[in-house]
Parts: sequence; C-alpha cells; structure tokens
Amino acid sequence: MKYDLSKKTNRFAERTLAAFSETLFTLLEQKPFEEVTVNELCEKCNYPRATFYNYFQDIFDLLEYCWQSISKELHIAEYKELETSERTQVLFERLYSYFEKEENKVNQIMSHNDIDGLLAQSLKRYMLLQIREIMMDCPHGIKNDIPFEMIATHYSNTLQLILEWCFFKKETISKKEARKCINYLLGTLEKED
Amino acid sequence: MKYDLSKKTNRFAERTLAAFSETLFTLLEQKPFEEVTVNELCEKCNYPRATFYNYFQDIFDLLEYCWQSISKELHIAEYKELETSERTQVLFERLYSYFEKEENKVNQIMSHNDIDGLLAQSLKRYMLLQIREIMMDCPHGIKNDIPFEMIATHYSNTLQLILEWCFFKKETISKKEARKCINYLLGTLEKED
DNA sequence: AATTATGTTGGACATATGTCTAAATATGTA
DNA sequence: TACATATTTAGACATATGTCCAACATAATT
Repeated sequence: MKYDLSKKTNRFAERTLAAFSETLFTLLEQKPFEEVTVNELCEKCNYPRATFYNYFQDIFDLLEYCWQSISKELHIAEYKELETSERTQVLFERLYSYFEKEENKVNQIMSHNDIDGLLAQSLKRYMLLQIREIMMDCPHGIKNDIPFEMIATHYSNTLQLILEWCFFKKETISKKEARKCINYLLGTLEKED
Repeated sequence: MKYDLSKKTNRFAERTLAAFSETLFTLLEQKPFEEVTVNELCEKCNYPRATFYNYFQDIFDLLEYCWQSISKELHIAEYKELETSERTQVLFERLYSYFEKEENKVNQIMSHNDIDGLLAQSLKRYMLLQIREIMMDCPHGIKNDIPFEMIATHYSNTLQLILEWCFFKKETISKKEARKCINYLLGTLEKED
C-alpha cells in the first residue's frame, strides 16, 4: 500500500479510501474481480486514476485494504485473552456470525466470483495469515517436537475449510455439523492441550 | 487453455508447448513470476505473441499447463491401486522424492519467488486439487457424518503444509520429522481407517 | 489574510494485454 | 513429390497498466 495508514487521519484520505473500497464491492456484486479494471473503478466513484495510484500499488492492494477494514469489524484484539484451546471454537463462532450477518451480500458476490477465482484466493490467504497469527500468539514454541507455527497453520487451514463448507458450497452444512467436523478434524490436537 | 490437448499430437504443438514452458521456467530462475510478461517470454523463445495466444488464454494458463506436464512425471495413475490408509504416506514419499531430486532448480526459483507470490499460489492450488482428487477416488461417501470430500481436502491441506516445511521454509524439517508431523496432525483420522 | 505545506488532478507517456486479420509457411498424407 | 489442410506469423487495433509532472485545490500555520 502506498498510503501510510499509520499517520494522522485526515478527511481527504478517509473519504478516498472509503470511496474506493465501497465502489470495489459494489462492482463485485455485479461481475467477477478478474473483470474489474482500475479505469472502471475510478469512473464509477468519480476519482481520477492518479488518485487511485496515490493510495494503492494496484487493484490487489486495494483488495488487501478491504480485508483489513472488514477484519477490524471482527475485533481481533479481543481474542488475545482467550486460552489456546478455546480459540478455535470462539474464532469459529465469531467468523460464522459475521458471514451469517452478511450472507446476502456474500451470496451476491459469490454468484459472480467462484471459489477458485482471484477474489476468493485473496480472501483465503488473508484469513489464513490472520487466523494463524491469532493462534500463534501464545508462547508455545515446540509441542511434541512439532513446531507450533505448523500447528497454528493447521488450525487455520482447518477452520477455513469448515467455513468454506458452511457458506461457499452448493450443499452447505449447518453450524452444528460444522462443530462436529472441527472436533473430528482437530480431535487429537485438542485433547492433548 | 485454448489448445486442445486431447487431439492427435503433432510436431507444431509439441515444439511450441515445450518451448513456452521451458522458457517460462528459465525466466522464473531469474525473476519473480509477477515480472514476467508475455512479450518478454515470446522474445526469449523466439515466437511471435500471436502464437502464444494460439495456445494459451494468458500466462496463468501457461503456468497451469506447466504443472500438468510436471505432474505427469509423478505417475498419478499408479496411486489408484493403493489403500486409502496408505495413500497419504505414499503420496508424501513420492512428492518428497520429486522435490528432493529437483531441489536445486526449486531453490533457484524460490529465491526470486516467495511463498506468498502468485507462482506459489498457483502451484499450491494445483497440488491441492490433484491430491484431493487422489484421496477422493475411493467410494467412501460419508464417514462419521463427515463428508469425505472434506476429509480429502483436509488430507490434502495437511500434506501440502508438511511439504512446505520440508522445502520452502528458511528452517526446513527432515523427512523423519515430517513423517512424525503427518502422524500427529492426521492422527485421529488415520487410526479410524 | 497571506503564506506554506500537503495532497489532488488531468493529461501525456511508455509499455502490456488480448483480439483479429490476411498472407506465408510447415505439416501429414495420398 | 505434390497437395490440401492446419498452423504460424506480422502487424494493426482498442484497451489497460503504472509512472510522471506541472497546475491546481485544500488545510494548516503564521
């Protein structure tokens, strides 16, 4: 990202960042991410291309910023006080709630953007890194000779897999079934905690 | 892919497909995938751009074709006779051998292409689908109320995670450690087979 | 109110993408 | 070898990308 988010907020930046991210998501409700061009984006929200490139390297950069904004709504800081053993469960519940709340928008977007496309790929990667970070954030080091970063990634992969089945499959599974799946897939690890 | 691989082979196509894929990999030893352009690729292997677009939609399409060619070297058909319970192990051993054999080339490429870049993303996605297909290819249906496709994906994710630690980390793990990790992460599932 | 610093804008630029032709050329087969 | 067929090729085209700069507008400071 070209724009430095850590510096003092100002009206300019807030308006512009909001405009670009909102417009991107409006467009994603209408067509696949692959077909969205910077030109079109700028026309839609009435900003010149130069402004776009003042803030973002490219359209992937904007997407990354969008995920960041959304993830702020999930109050990540609150996870930090939870026990490792609870984290998977709580993380699942919170993410589930979020997707459930936004189900209509999500469905609309996913009707143009399939699960293997660039949009989903980008979201998955972002979620993976975020969840892993949350899982990693305890002083574990190595457990049964297994590096904890590996375990954290494994948790993260699994959580993501389950959420995919809850929301992005043709035949989705219920919340109850999902909990059972988590238990089954992470069974061993949970017990030894 | 624009070119129909299923039709009778001919010299034209063989030469051209080989030239483009080899040249792409030569370039990847020198720079990140993100910086490779179709123009450059065509100049390097002395084909006009029009020829490239006779065969491929775009450069991602060529990459997909490369993975396909490589995976032929792994003799996927031979897995089909194995028991499900053996598959994870055997798949791991074979993939490990392949990466070990190509270690120099792999390292050279990875020195320009980091694990989160488009190249690695594309390979991961391809491997995921392939491994899942192999794991799925037995008449399991549902197991403990868990859809088998989910379990297959879980296996696939895990195998990939371990291989990443064997070859693409700064501090890699040994083959022996890797086997232990697989056991630990997939413990429950294996036992109930 | 005048001045300075900071960010925005329009337009031009070089380069890349992907499509489309008609003409040239290589291919497999009879 | 000669031929019909399939493929390649050069070049033009419309459009997209990302960078740059000078002119401009806005916000903060004096």
